[in-house]
Amino acid sequence: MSRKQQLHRPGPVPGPPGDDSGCPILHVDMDAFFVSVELLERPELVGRPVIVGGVGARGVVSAASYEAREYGVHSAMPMTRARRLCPQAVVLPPRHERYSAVSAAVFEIFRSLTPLVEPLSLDEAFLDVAGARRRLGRPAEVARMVREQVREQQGITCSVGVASTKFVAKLASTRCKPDGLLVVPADGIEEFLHPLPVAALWGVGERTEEALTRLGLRTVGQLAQVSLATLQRELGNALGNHLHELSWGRDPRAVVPHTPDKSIGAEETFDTDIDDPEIIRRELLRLAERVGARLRASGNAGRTVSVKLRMANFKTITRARTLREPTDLARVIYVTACELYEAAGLERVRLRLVGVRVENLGPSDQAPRQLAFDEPETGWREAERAMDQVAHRFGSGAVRPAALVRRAHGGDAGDDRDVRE
DNA sequence: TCTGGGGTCCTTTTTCAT
DNA sequence: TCTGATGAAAAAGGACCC
Repeated sequence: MSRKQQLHRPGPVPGPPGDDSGCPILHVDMDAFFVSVELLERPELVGRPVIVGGVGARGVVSAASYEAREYGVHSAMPMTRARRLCPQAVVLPPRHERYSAVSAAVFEIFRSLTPLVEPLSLDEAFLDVAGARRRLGRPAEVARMVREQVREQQGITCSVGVASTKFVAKLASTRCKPDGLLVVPADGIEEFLHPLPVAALWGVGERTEEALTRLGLRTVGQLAQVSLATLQRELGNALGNHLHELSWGRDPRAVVPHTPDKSIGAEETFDTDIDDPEIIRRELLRLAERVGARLRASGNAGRTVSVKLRMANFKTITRARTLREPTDLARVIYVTACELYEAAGLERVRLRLVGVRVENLGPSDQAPRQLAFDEPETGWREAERAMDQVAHRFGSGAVRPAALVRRAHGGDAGDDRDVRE
């Protein structure tokens, strides 16, 4: 799934599984996850180049089968380029609900083996199996069970890295893809790590790799020999320290099952650039509705509303405002977003993307709610809760603000029922 | 060649209170 | 009241991850 897997994929690493004592951390990574799920329902496509990704004018690749990767296709690549590289590929639009369902089932398997499961995404997780020793066996044995159960119960393959730290476990799963299992013994970390390219390190993307190349550093081993002070001077304190630690295999982070959300947002790229402020505002309303509904569904409210505006030339600005009290109301988010958009002075500028995000989240039942004397806010909270109920019973889209309903002469029949406002 | 959408974290700059 | 220092919080931008 990740771009990085393209960087160094040597195929399955043969040989003995290695000594797993002191290696309680598993990193499990589904192989070409979205594609694998699609193939469950379309077995006739097995063995062919398949790409899951946006089919719109500006789509990108979300996942590519290993057959498609042979042609150089990888995730995050613009779809236009992917099609040029591999014209015979079958391209499927993403169906996130399907992937979420399979993901949930896979995570059930994980949690049946250990309560210490930390999701990284739909298709990846860390498992701490130190406590499962007596019940299930050694880490490598648990890893074997994970792979077997995922294959038998869900019909897809995954790769598992086993190591003493999260970071090394993750690298290990990447190195044994697809359908592999790799143990990196605690005393074999440096031997494993140091020959790898610096881009293999977590936190080294395109920019940092360039910076490291300028310093003449191409492998993790070379980076490890550079003093901490030098790295910090060149890369900044946090990143310098982070890479220095990783290059020696040091990564003290524990596996934590639940980390609270810090922000919730939604954004959309237009098929063609838009400079009509009316259309922009309508889009801000749609995004605010989505964010508000997700906030309420998750029981969160946030104090800071931000908008993101990407211009035709890809230059992107963000503008944020912190409110007096947290909100989970689309109405408040929308009004704030519009004010930020107008204050940015970008009306009449061609935009390719707009986004809305709410940050500084906390549980909404602990959010102070000022019952102001003057504010006629009364009604919006109840109205939006009512919308949540309807959406829950009849599906999202059953109710929506009038501004989002297409006018009868241009719209689909049946699109304009149950309108609020 | 033309770059999605969901996020997190870090750094730098700006603003505001003391 | 003005000025400056200082420090925290907020805002903005950007790199990175899947």
